[in-house]
Amino acid sequence: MARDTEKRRAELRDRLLDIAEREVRNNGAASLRARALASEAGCAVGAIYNVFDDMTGLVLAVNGRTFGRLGETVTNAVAKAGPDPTEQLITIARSYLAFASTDPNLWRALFVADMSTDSAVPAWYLQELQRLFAMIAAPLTKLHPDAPPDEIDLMTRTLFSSVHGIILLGLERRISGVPEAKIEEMIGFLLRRVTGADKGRVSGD
Amino acid sequence: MARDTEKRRAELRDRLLDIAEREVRNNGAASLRARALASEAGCAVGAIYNVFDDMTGLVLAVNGRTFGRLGETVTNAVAKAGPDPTEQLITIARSYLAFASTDPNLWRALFVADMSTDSAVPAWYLQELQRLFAMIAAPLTKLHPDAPPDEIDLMTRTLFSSVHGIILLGLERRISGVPEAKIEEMIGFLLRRVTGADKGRVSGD
DNA sequence: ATATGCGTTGAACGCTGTTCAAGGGGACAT
DNA sequence: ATGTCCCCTTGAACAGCGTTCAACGCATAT
Repeated sequence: MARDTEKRRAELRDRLLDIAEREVRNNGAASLRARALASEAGCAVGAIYNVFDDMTGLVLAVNGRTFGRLGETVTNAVAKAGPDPTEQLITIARSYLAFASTDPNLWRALFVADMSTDSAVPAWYLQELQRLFAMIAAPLTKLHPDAPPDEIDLMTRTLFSSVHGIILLGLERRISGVPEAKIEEMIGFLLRRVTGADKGRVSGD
Repeated sequence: MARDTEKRRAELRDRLLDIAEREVRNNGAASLRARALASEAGCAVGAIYNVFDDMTGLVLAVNGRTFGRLGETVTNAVAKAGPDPTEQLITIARSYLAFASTDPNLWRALFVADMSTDSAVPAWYLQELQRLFAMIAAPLTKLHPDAPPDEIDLMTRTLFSSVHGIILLGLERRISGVPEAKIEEMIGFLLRRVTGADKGRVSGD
């Protein structure tokens, strides 16, 4: 019987996750409703709380999936990239942009700061972030073989945050409404400048 | 009588704005409560809606004040800066960081995307943004006298978004919890690299 | 003094996430 | 086959939210 319940719960968990993911993808994390979710999943509202801590926990679970797919996307992209470190960085940034641009709502949900509660940041979250950072640090180390690790780390965070900011504000229609091609151009410009691959020109490639 | 009510309303508007601003500063825009606000301002909950469209409108009004102070802060900073364009850019970014770091909640409220409704972006918002962009574009034009205006514009947005991203994630404890000095270092590194003021070294100063 | 019009009010509405007493159903003992 | 028990699921109930609007009261005009 114990196993039976376990299975039922696992199935319900998956079903809820699927529905929640679809809702976040289509309408954003803010429009998740407990009642609508339960109704569509064919369970009671209370059942959600047998499987997730609360609605925030559910969004967190969605983020887990999203982060996983993001990691794979970027990993695949850099696997196909050439040997030039600068181009590798651009490839990483480009795949990051493509991911964010394809599913902006899922992507934004990764960064909604409802983790206000202390230490509510799950371990896997920081782990996935490290995975991303490591992929950025690798080409940077090739570019600067003599730089100490903490300087590589600082450059990594700087580049990630910069590209993240460009994408964040670029996708926000209120500020610029820049087309995706323009965002790619901005990223390419920034990265080539920072890595020193382009010392003089103003426009990129 | 008409003048009388007008004055009463203006006073109430100011009082509500003061209280709301304090609340946003201390606890973030998300924790603004209509009832608490009315109770503290000594008015009925409905009175808020005689003076503001809704709660979003109130936050928008707070943002108006905030954006004004931000503009002045940056303006003052660049007025005191030297003639070197790169250092001017760094000064702008530094004052932006100082502002965000002093009142992170007020600063973040500027960018909460509750302007989801179409064309809900007030004119003054875009205007203040243009004011910021113009201050960035000026030193950039000095650095690249021959660049066409739209390339200057693209660089402006790129730099603003990058610095914004660095500050955004830098102040977010969940991702790095980097001390403010480290954030300044990151910004300085990025700007010197992008402007070409620092071509080889890894660490800035 | 009475009537009129308008600004202000706060109880009520519809919505939210979350809880927990009550009911249902499978497993085991008799 | 029946009874007992226990745990899981349920959904009505709760506390709180932003927002509204019929009713109230006050200041002015008659």
